[in-house]
Amino acid sequence: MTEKRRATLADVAAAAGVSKMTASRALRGAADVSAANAEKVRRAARAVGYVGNHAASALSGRRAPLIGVVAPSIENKVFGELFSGIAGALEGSGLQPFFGVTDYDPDKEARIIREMLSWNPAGLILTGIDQPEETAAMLRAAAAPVVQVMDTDGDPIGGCVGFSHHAAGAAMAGALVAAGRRSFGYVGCGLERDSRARKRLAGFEDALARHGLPLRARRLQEGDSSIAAGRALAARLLAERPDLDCIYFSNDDLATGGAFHCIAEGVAVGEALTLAGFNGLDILTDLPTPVATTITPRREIGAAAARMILEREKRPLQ
Amino acid sequence: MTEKRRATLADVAAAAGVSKMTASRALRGAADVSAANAEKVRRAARAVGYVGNHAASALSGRRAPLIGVVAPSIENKVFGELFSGIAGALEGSGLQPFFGVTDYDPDKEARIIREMLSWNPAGLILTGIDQPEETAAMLRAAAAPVVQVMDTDGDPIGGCVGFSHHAAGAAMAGALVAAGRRSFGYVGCGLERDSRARKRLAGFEDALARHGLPLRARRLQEGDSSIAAGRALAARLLAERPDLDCIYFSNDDLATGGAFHCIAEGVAVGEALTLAGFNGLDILTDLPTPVATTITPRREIGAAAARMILEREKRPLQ
DNA sequence: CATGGTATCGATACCGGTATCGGTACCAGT
DNA sequence: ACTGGTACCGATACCGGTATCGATACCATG
Repeated sequence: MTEKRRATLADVAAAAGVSKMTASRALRGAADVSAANAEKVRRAARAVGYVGNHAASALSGRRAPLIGVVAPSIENKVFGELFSGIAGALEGSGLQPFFGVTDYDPDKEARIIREMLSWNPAGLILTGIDQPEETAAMLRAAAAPVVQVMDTDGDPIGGCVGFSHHAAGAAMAGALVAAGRRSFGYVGCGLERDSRARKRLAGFEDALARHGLPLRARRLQEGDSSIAAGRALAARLLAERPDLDCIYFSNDDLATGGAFHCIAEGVAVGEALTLAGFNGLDILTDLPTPVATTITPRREIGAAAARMILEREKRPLQ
Repeated sequence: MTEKRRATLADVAAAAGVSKMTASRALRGAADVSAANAEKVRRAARAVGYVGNHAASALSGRRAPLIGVVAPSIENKVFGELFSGIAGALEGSGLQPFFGVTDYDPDKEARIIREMLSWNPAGLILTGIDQPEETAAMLRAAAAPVVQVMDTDGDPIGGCVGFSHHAAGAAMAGALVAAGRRSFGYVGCGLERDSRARKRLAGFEDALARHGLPLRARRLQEGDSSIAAGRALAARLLAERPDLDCIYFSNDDLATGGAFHCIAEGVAVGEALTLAGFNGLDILTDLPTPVATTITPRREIGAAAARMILEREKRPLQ
């Protein structure tokens, strides 16, 4: 095991016959390097298989070429698409997004944010706007620009890209009432942890109230949303309240489960019963049963958030 | 904007009245620090709001507390669950997983791996075993331990956790034949990029051949798998070959699309026609129609891979 | 009392880059 | 010939930690 040492910038510089500084400048494409030397350095770097050391440049340059992305779950397609949007916008910028998962746990979120900050990232993108005050304070004290995404119902710390979940819930209620629905039920999972789902429900109920309509029944469950949970909860809700003509689910996963229940039981969806979810997942389009939903532009939100950070990055770093 | 400088270890040490080294040792929980001093340092760290600087410790300590995870997609639940398994096993170890997405592009994969290596990570977990030789060489030269996951049909670079896709395809074919199916079709997406799907198909065809059965028809499409694609391809395949009594899909997303097609068209699945996918996604369990699948233990694979790296980490470092 | 061992601590030298600033060379203008 | 400006380059000093090794204090032993 002759454990070769990795080539460093000094090796590249030596091979190219210039100083470390010139090599550093050449590889970063900075000005103040003659074309001839730049070429020599690039050739030397390739020859010795130079890889670079981000730890060193982050330490020296005070800023790591990283953007931290914090989301509650990685198994939810919504956040995968958010991340894709971010990664796409960052492509070619030299900035690398990295993902942290909180499982909807505020303490874990705080730990992850602290962990991310200790890399001196170029920026942080957080899901949601309801971080506890202690976390918010840590973020305000941080040098990195912060962008909160997916929710605008609150006071942002720095940048903010998203939409109002309260308004989304209200809009769905309005649309369903306009479509003639009158007897509403609700199915939700993990509301105790998911403040955005709570906001949608609040908006939904507020809008119903404005029409003088109550939410007749609800079935809640702790833990993650899933198709299985949606199917089971919808089954119980309908068994209990066969008079419902509409169920609002806290998201499309649950709504899909509801649709599966109706297909299996032969309930005519769209006529006697309307199902509504949230997110606009692809799966709904191809479901053999119609399900209403609110399409959320998560890819675009991610891209916009990434661009906000890039914008700050470009500025002369005062 | 009085831009407070972040507290450093020196500040903590000064506040605690000890040297930087003692502070460093105390915060890392190393031995060789008296209980009294350790407590003083911890108190001081909290008092000044010390956060730590991973860039510095990675540079100094030669190893960043990171494990890079490379997967082809972040929107696919399979890889989300793989990542969750890794993150779970790493919990409390001080090592942080970070995710890189290749979009099934070998060049992008190479770029991402290079990017990750330039952080001096404690380890790398790669999806698949078929990296091009140049990438493999880079990995063999790297100091970080490498674990390849999800596929064992090939020569691993370092550790390897997974299963044989060829065998999985063959096993599914065997089971379907045993269940009385005789007239097989296939639906797949993105095979040109997805070597594991190709291996499953090869295994499937090999096993059919051993039973003297052909694959009667196939419908392939470039690009990502999706429910929509599965539904459309299944529809076309069945229109073309109504005699099929079984369709093997390259994964469960496509198979779900196939199931939706059958539900919408009133095709009796399980009797005249059997559908089979791959992965064992939750959605199949709740589908109102039976779909065969191969359950892959992605969470466990991720956890095992993470443990392999932790194992190496624990060893007195050379 | 000399000796050895253990526990605890700190000075120093890095790790591998980058910011800064002061040269040097060369050319144009006067 | 002298001055000023521009283009390019490199020596040096860090960034904020950690490895290493020697120093110190203190106790038990012979």
